[in-house]
Amino acid sequence: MDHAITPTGQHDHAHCVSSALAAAEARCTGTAKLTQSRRRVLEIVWESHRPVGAYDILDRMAKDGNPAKPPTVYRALNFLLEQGLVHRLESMNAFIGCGSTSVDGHAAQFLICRDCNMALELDDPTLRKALDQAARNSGFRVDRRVVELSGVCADCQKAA
Amino acid sequence: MDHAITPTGQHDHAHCVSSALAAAEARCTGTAKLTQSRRRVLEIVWESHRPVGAYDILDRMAKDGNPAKPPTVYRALNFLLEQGLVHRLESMNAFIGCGSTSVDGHAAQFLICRDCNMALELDDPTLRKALDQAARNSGFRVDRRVVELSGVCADCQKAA
DNA sequence: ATGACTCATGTTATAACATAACACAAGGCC
DNA sequence: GGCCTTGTGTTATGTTATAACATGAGTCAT
Ligand SMILES: [Zn+2]
Ligand SMILES: [Zn+2]
Ligand SMILES: [Zn+2]
Ligand SMILES: [Zn+2]
Repeated sequence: MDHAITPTGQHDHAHCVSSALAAAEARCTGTAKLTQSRRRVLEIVWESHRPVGAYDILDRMAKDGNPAKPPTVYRALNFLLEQGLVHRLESMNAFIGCGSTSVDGHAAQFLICRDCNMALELDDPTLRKALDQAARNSGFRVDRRVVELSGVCADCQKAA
Repeated sequence: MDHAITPTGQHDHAHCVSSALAAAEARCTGTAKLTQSRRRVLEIVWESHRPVGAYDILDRMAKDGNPAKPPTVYRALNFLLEQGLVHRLESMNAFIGCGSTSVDGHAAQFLICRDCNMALELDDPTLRKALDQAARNSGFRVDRRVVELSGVCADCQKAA
């Protein structure tokens, strides 16, 4: 039994969370430690497949009895970004857990549903090649790719 | 004599500005008027091929004797965005004049140089198709595309 | 075990980016 | 004139993110 392609609707989300946390533990064995507060932020990010704002995380922490200040959350998020455990969605000023299984350097294109607010991470090498080729045609060397497509997901199209 | 492919280095930038302004005049003939303040903001955006922040525009207006408040600038920018005369670069919270000659619905992929800060607008239909196809493979219908590739432009690579 | 060092955290304040809400003015139109 | 739409001015506030400095917890060599 496999994971669904889209993380909307019915799926074993506890599995998403536990595997994400396990991957984080595995990755943070060296000097970069997954501390309490970093783990807490990562858990909150993984509470859904919807991008979550830094101040949403702050609110969440206040509610569950661990109030924090902005720098605490931004530090944790920056750490998680560096480790490749979360992504930042530039078009929303929000963060989402990295759903890629590849160790690093994945492409991270996002499909963002304007109805249900879900964000699906793609890791499409063809797309990445096409982007890099387009840049190369203009002589650009690409370091960082922001690809965020907004629209309506399959589930929401059916619902409408 | 044609326009250079990259708007870096030596080129007739006065031409860029005048054609952009002329295109804006042409587009804003109906109920949507290119008023004084909108035109001023558009001129400031077009002062370079570098993305410019809303508060940079405010500073610029203060310096040249037409001080303004944030809503004034954001209103003008939103108007210009609606008319397709400028684009917003989500990854930088900044704005840039639209360099596309096509009337509307262009793809607007951006190559952003981290060294010289220039942003080059592409309008690559192949890329757009690849993006839409990737989305369609996941059942997504795409309304809006944010494609911003950061790296080093050809000129800056040569300089290094 | 002490001092020096590094890494993480706490805390205060502020910077940077963006909009809500309301008042008013100019122009078209009946 | 009275009405409507569009644009502008102004005040205040909301939202997102970081600077700067102090404190604490662990490691390690002397
Ligand atoms: Zn899940
Ligand atoms: Zn949806
Ligand atoms: Zn130019
Ligand atoms: Zn450059």
